[in-house]
Amino acid sequence: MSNRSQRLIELMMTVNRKRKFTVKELAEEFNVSRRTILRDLQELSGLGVPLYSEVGPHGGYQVLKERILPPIAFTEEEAVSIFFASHALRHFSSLPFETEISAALKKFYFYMPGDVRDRIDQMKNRFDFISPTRQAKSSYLSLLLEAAVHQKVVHIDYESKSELTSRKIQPIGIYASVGLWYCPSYCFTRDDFRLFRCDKIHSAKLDESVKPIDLTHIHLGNRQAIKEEKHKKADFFVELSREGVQRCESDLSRRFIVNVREDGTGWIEDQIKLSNIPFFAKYFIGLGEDAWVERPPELIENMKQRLAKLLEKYKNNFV
Amino acid sequence: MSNRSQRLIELMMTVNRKRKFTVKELAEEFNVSRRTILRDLQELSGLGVPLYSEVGPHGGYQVLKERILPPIAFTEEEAVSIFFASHALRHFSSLPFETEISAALKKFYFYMPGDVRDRIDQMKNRFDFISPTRQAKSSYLSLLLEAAVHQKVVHIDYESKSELTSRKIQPIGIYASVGLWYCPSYCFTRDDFRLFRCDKIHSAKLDESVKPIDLTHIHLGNRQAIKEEKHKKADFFVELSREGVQRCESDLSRRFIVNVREDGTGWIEDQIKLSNIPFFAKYFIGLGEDAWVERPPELIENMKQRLAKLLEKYKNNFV
DNA sequence: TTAATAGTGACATGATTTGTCACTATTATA
DNA sequence: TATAATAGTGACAAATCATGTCACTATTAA
Repeated sequence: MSNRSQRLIELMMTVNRKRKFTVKELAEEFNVSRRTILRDLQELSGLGVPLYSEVGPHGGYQVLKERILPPIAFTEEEAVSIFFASHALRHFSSLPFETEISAALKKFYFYMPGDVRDRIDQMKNRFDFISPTRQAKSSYLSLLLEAAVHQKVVHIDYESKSELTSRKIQPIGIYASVGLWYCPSYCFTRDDFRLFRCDKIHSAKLDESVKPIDLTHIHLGNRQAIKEEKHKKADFFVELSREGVQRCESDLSRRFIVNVREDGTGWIEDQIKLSNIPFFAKYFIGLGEDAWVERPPELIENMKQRLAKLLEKYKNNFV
Repeated sequence: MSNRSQRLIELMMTVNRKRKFTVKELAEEFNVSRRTILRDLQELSGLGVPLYSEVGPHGGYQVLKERILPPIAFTEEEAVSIFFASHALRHFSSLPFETEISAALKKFYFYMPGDVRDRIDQMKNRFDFISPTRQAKSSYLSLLLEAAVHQKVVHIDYESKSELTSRKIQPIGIYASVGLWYCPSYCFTRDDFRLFRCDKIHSAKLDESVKPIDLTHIHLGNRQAIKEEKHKKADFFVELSREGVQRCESDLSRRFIVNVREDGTGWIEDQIKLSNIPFFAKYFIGLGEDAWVERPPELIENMKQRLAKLLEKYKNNFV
């Protein structure tokens, strides 16, 4: 390959990687003159790379969104395979990426010689993924996926048991199973993980007002384990004032034995499911200073978060 | 784009299309000298196009299998989409094309800038197609698909109701549904269309000895319609000798009324399902000259085919 | 033997790419 | 307001690359 084509391809990869750069910088990196880089960038621009430049100090070039990759040569078999894999997905209704995939497939098709096109047309009718008849339109898949990837909170209207509720959720991911799309998420309304059916989501938009929680380490691959984790039990100990003992005896006597001392104070020592932490956190916060949770640390952490959140809210309201 | 790169790409498409060509031919087509084309072909070869040449009259160039397409530039979004669509299919066990897809995805990944790779790595765990747990290894998918596309007969060992039978089938196509692969085919053992589960196929190889039937117009999209077609009824009329009447009265009295004339000969006039044609064809062939089928034409056609086949077989055995 | 084919090397010519230089224009900031 | 950092242009010479021509060699089918 000629010196120039080679350089253009490398240049393309470099600008895609840097996103922001100056002509001088590239000239040094590629050991050519500024003039040459300028000419090359003009060429790339002509090839469709979305370049934008600003003069002045701190100016320079930028690649806008919609970058394009350097041209890639696929073998016939690779192209056919990709074509098929993607084509076979067409029955999965409302796939995200739908338009991009179809644009890409058109490119492949365009560069294929006639006989390969024929082969593909033949195979189209002989290879398929049948998805179940139970199939509902799921909008917002892209939005949910985007929110999952970038850790954002989404405000949705959700139809459950035929009533419409409004919730704020932070998606973990989306997946398709027997014809339906699901979105496991953290639900801020229930303060816990919940599984949503995407076709029951009647509206969705990003909600910047709620602060997202850190779900970077939770994804489709490990959320089951984490869920099971939550059914694990943890050692639980709470110290109670006299008032606390009375409240707990009336509210929690069906769950725990409340131990009482001679002076009327007391304690509870038992195990709780991790999944019940949100409930206990709210409850013991409600008891205020009449309860002092000593373990498990997960419960203490949860309470601290709630308290901080509450505090923040009051600050904003009363200042 | 320079004159040369342009020509190289067009040359690539041209050789892929022609498969076989001479240098002189291309030189004329592209209006350049033989020498230039020779140089260009060397370049293409260097780029990975699998060229092969032979000298002498009737010699020339050929492109071997594993052709490569001219390089295609995808946008970032297209690449990511394709990547995902294909990636999400990984749970569909024993997909045909598996190796090719993974090779292609590696190419995409290679040309992606780092931040897009990160994005993909993030999304990998947040987007999926879950396939049902019921999932069995299906080998031979590629072979069956190949047979379907090229109208070939396959000899399989098939496990049905826990017994192993040996069959010759001509696949119509393959499809995946709730975790299993199916292969609707024409079965030469049953002389009818049957649906096979690919995971129950214990061995499969192309069988050149059986002459394939013409299934070019039957594919996944219309085979149901054709099957329903077969449940349609057709007017049926058979003329019977005295011997024929007796045989039919003992064999078919539960299905039809056998009309008898004074001289002992008779006839049956009724309707039959098209799907029963193979059965009746065999039966009336067994009656030899004691039966004369007058309609439906589908039955007559089927009998003619069987007779021709039988005849052919005897010819080969006794000559 | 002949004609058709691929392939090579050398060289002149023409085309393209590159570098240099001298400019203009814009803008942030000291 | 001056200065420095940036993009961008035009002209031209020098360097590199692409092409055609020609004279070859080598192989093979008919």
